Amino acid sequence: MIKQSITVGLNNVIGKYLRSKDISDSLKFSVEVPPKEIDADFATNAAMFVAKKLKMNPIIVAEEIVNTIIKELPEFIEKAEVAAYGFINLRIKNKVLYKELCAIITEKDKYGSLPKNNKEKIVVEFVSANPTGPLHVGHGRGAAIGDSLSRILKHLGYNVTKEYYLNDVGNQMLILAKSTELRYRQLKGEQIDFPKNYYCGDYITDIAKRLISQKQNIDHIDFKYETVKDILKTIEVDLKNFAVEFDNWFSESKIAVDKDQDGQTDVDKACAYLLSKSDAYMKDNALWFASTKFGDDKDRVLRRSDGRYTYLASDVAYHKNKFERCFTKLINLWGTDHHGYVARIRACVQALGFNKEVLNVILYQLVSLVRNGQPVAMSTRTGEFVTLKEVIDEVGKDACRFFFLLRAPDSQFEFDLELAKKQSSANPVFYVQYVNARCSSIIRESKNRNDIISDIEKINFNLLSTKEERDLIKQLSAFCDTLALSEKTMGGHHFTAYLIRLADLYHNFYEKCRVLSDDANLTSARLKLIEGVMITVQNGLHLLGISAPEKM
RNA sequence: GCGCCCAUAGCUUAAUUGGAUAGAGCAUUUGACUACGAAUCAAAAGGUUAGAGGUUCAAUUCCUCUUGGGCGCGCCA
Repeated sequence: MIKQSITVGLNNVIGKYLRSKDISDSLKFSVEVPPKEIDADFATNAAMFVAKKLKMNPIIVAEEIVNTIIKELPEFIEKAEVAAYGFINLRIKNKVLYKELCAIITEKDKYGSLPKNNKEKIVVEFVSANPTGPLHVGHGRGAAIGDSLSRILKHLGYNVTKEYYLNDVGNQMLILAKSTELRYRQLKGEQIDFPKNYYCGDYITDIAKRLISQKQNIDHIDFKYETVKDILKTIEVDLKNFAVEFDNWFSESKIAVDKDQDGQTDVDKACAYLLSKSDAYMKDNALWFASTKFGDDKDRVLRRSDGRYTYLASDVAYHKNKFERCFTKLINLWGTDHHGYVARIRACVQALGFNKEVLNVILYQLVSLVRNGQPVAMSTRTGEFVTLKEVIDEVGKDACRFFFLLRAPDSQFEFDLELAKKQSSANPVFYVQYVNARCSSIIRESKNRNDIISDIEKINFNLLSTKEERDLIKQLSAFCDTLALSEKTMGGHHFTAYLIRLADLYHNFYEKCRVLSDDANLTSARLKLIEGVMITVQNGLHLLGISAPEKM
């Protein structure tokens, strides 16, 4: 919270300064952490912006502002000085840092969280893999990104619903059901020529085996129901083992199959609605969505001339349903192979009467797998793919999630399975978890002493004055900045970088500053710092869905 | 052909959304365990940020072009 407080303070100072020059606008300057070679806690580029506005030399402006800062913000600023190009470097008072550390210790897992904000009701839709087979690693990336983003937004006080959209309608489902049926017949001894475009993974045969052991008469088996049920169970278990749990599984059949008392599905009604406001029209015997009215490059078919709906029609109804459930912000996570779909869904949102900014689509690059340098083909149909479960079993849930969240969603990267296994012992996740383990160990050790002060009011925080200790507390406070950045950029990967940096500073502190010493006052103060570190590491790992073990 | 995304150290990548000398990890080399966990720390080496222009006090970041890669362009899902 320190950076936010300083930004607010500086805004006042700059505003006042500008008014003294007869300028009433506000400026968008930044406050940031300077490069590590520079001995300052924060830096601002405010003078450069002001100089531009006033057509003055930035150095001169900076000098004038510096004087005001020292005068106006005595409770925060220890030192302010002009640096190269007109940067202003700030050193904050230790008291500010100690206060922040106390806030962390007092608020614990609530640190950085904001009160429930009921103005924004957010639905995050992710994974949404078709129930035609187990999840593969690519789905895992979407799962990790979507889940962590949801956790972050929840921490920021939003009302968040995690939703899985289940495409359980359509041609693929028929092929899937038929695949199980053919395996079933094969197992019963029939000679079957299994079609190439059918699902031929082992899991289909497993389902068929189960059905054989349970049922007698083939005429009584609902192959689609049984197959989807089994596959969904598998998906749910895999996700749970990946620390991902959905608030809602939204079935497409609910809007595309289920009918109301007038015999209408939600898809029927959504299309009728678009038609009624002339955002849809008939042409060549088909129903078209006039998506070009909303920025799409061509209109799209909703209902084919043979009367069957397209996938898009379901999606229109689905998004209409989201709005009917009063969501005010929609976040959709799609693989980049769906990017062509963004324009039409954005059009759909607008046709339904909403601002296009309401829809946030996060595209992530699919994980391309390599094994020993050779690309691994990933096709659910041929059964030749690496499942999420396999990867979790190989490298572990924590390492796997950390790995997926290490990079920005739109970065495309190759994942060599052999390499991942080799690196697993040196995976950065252990580096971060080790912080918690080391801290726990010190806390355990400290229990053997009886001269430790536990009352936070009686701690002499002024003893925490080394560079390592200041840097560490500053990084703890940057937890809030990372939250803000994650919200702004809609990404969870900033927290992996944050935690690695925090671990870096902690291990550094550990080398330089012995915690348990003969000096009871210093020991007590440092134990409080350790407590703050543990809370923050645990909070951060929790946002990433990663465990924080006390022993490793 | 049209559109979207990407290109940073040998490899995988970051850069607080336009800031100061472009940061990490892996791999390589060197040093540190008779005090809280060596899954650690300290140090070396590694870069024309694909290339060329442009905008700016300031460009990895924004604009244009070129090259190389990924993906998408159906009355498929």
